[in-house]
Parts: sequence; structure tokens; C-alpha cells
Amino acid sequence: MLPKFDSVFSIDCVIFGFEAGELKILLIERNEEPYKDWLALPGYIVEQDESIDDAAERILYELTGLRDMHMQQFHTFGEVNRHPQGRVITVAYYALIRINGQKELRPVTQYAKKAFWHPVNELPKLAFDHSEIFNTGFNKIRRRLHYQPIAFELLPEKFTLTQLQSLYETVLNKKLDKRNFRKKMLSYGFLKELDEKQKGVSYRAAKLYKFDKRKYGKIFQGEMTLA
Amino acid sequence: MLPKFDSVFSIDCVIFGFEAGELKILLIERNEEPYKDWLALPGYIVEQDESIDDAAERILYELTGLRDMHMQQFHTFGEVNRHPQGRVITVAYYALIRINGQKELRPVTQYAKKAFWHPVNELPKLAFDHSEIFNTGFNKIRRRLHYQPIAFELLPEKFTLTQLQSLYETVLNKKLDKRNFRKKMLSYGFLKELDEKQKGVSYRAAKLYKFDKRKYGKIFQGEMTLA
DNA sequence: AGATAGTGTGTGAAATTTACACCGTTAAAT
DNA sequence: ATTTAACGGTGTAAATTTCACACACTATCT
Repeated sequence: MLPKFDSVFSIDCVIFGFEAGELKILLIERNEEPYKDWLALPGYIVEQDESIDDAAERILYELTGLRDMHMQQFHTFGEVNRHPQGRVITVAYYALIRINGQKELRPVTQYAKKAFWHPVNELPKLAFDHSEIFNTGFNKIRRRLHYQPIAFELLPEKFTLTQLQSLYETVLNKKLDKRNFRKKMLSYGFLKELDEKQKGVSYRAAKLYKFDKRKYGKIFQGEMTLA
Repeated sequence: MLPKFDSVFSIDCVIFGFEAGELKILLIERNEEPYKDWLALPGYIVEQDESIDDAAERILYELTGLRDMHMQQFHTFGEVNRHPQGRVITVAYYALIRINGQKELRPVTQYAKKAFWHPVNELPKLAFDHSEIFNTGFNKIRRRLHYQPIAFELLPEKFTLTQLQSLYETVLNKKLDKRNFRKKMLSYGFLKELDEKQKGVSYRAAKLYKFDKRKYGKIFQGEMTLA
């Protein structure tokens, strides 16, 4: 028999990454009952003496080894029976990050066997109500893509316009017109054209661009409409 | 010395109403420590055996006498010291409702001395972090006004176009052009023109309109851009 | 030298947004 | 009966934004 508990707060994290033209999220394989061996979102219990924002950072780190992600809460799930051991209300956070091969995923606690990226299409069944949490989060960023510069958090620092477009197409799940897309993106004035070109491709190399955060801040006060 | 408690969930409600060209919110006067006699948002503790959505309905009812409001959560506040007696994480909900003189505000518990409407301008200091909660909620509905038909929840069932425009102007805090506003609103096709006119005004009576929820649903699938 | 794969560019039509002002109606006041 | 005060209701033209659409260029690989 598992222990029962009352009134526990937890955090669950939906972390998006973009790699090889695919959108992925970060999952763990659980090493604890309930749902031992299942796949799940990185999530755990909030301590008494930490804010939920701090808890989110800590928990993500402990379960995946990733630090200093900028996460934002997007919804709180509070159905009575969402956790088999008792009443657990969970605040869900999301972040968008660059998948650089460099950062290793290595849980620092025993609660997770491992952490890994998984394409958002063909997601398996997840533990608890994590599939629902994921869907809610995915819809959230899909909307947010239209009015916040979140695409640039997923791309490498230097990127081509085609990569940017491909990201939009993936998240929004629809084709966009190349000429119109480029015209519009460039018209905002927050993309900085670099003197550098793509390398290692077997076709004409494309120009690289950077997202210029300062210019963005000057142009919009947190508001914009994109793609 | 007040009792201390651990890990409590609570709900706080930001309920908007519109009356006499003014936007108002529902406040209570507290009858309990801490912050006894202060003004506060209606809010209380979630029970073990109720979902947070259910808790929100119950709590609003107990503190104000209002029932069957359709509330939606908008943010969760989880700073460590937001409550002087211990760790309390609160999920904030909002709703927009018609202030009909008819519905009486009458708390059914002792936790509130009374409940009343207060204009959103010139809000006094509120208990706990309720001022921050209110601001977050106000920003939320301000954004949402642009893409969800929430204005119609604030107006009486039958309303004039001028009332509708005045509501938009109040919430967005800017003047809109009368002709453009009417043209656009009518172009959506979800406003039903009634055969009735305004009564009891000392000037030419305006036509009354109704929001046609069915048509709205057909036209948009939860998406729109307004004003 | 040719094949392959993706880069980069412009125009016109259609739709949407914006700016703008006056006469009509009603009830209350004189 | 007339006037006044207050709001109701309406159209057009210019500017801007969105949308649809196709081909020549460049780099690499064989």
C-alpha cells in the first residue's frame, strides 16, 4: 500500500525543443510508484519554503539536469482524482529551449531513470493526466507564437529564414508562403542579418540571422502579431 | 497567535461587472483574521474532495451569494510569504457577469461581513496580494476582449451598440470610432437586431441587439478578432 | 558537365483598416 | 409651441495589409 497524502502541490513541466525540423518535448521515465516505468512529464512536489517558480526550476533540474530554463506557468490542474495517492494539485509550466547536442540530459535524483527528447507527434500514453497537460500546453504556445517572439527560443542563435519558417509551419501545422513570410518577418526590423552563411550543406548556403532582443523591445512593448 | 498551516490551496475570484458605464469588481469586507475588516477578493480554502473548479463556484457562493457563475482560472500565485499564516497557494479565477440590480449580494458564511461592487478605478489597498491578483486578471480580460466574446457577458441581454462600444472603450481604455465600430461589429453577423427599442431615455431611443451565441459558434470556432 | 536541392526575389489584386461630419429623433425645459 | 440638449444613425475615399503566385540563381556532388 502506498502512502496517502493530503494537499500536495506539484509542478509539471512541458519543455519544447526543435530539432531536425521536428518539435519535441522532454519526457522522463519514472523510477517510482505510482506509474513506475511509465513515461511522464518532468514533475515533482513543491517544498514548503520555495515559491512555485523556484520549485519549477529546481524540479526540472533534478529530473533532467537542465538548469536556468525560463519557464512560465500556463495552467493549474486540480481534479480530485488526478493522482492515485491523494489530493495533488499541479501547476504546469512550459519553456521553449534550444536542443544543442551539448547539453546532456542526466537526472540528478532517483525519481527518474532517464530524461530524453521525444517528438510531439506520436506521443505515447503518459502517466497521470500528463497527456492532457501536454495538450493544453501545446495549444498555449501555438497561440502565443502569434504574438510573442517565442520562436527564437527554440532556434539556435544563428538561423536561416527557412529554418524559422519551418518552425512556424511545424507549430502551426500549416504551410506558409515563402515570399510573404520572409517579407513580413524582415519588415518587423528585429532580425539582424549576419555576414555569415550556413555551412556544411550540399546546396547553396543561406544567410544567417540573429534575433535582436533589444530592437524587439523597442519596437513592441510586449505586443506583436506574427505570421 | 494565529494557527499555522501547511500546504493549503485556496481560490480567489476576480468578478467583473459593468454598470452605469463603469467597470466594477466584486469585493468583500473580511470578518476574520488576518486582515480582518480589510477589503479583499472573495476567496477561501479548497476542500479535499472538490475540484478547484467546483471549489471556485462554492467559495464565490458562500462569500457573495452569487451562484452558477462561469469562472475560468487565469493564474496561480505561489510566493512563499503571500499569506501570513503559512504556505497558501492560490488559484485565481475570473468571471464577467451582468450586474442586475435584482441579484442580491449576501454572504452565507461569517467569513465575510458583506460583499459589494466597487469601481475598478480608485481601488483601495486590498488584503494579502489581492491587488496584484486583480491587476493580473484585469490585464487578462483586456487581452481576451480582442478574441473572445466576453463583452456580452457583462452587458444586459438586450443592449445598444453604444453600450457595447462604451464597454470596449472602458476596458481597453481608449476611444473608438463610432462608425467603424458599428460597421465591424455588425459585419460579424452574430448580433441580432431586435424589434425593440431602448426605453426611459430622454433622447432618441436606440435599437436593441442581442448576442446570438449559436451564430457565433458557427462562424468562429473559438477564434475571432474584435475591435 | 549535368543533376540536385534549396536560396532569394516582386507585383498586382483583393481585403481590411482608418479617418472623418452631419442630419435626425426624442424628451425635457422654457 | 419652440427651443435645447443629448444621443442615434449613416457612407465614402485613401491608405495599409494581406494574399496569391513562378522562376532564375548558386553551391555541392557525381
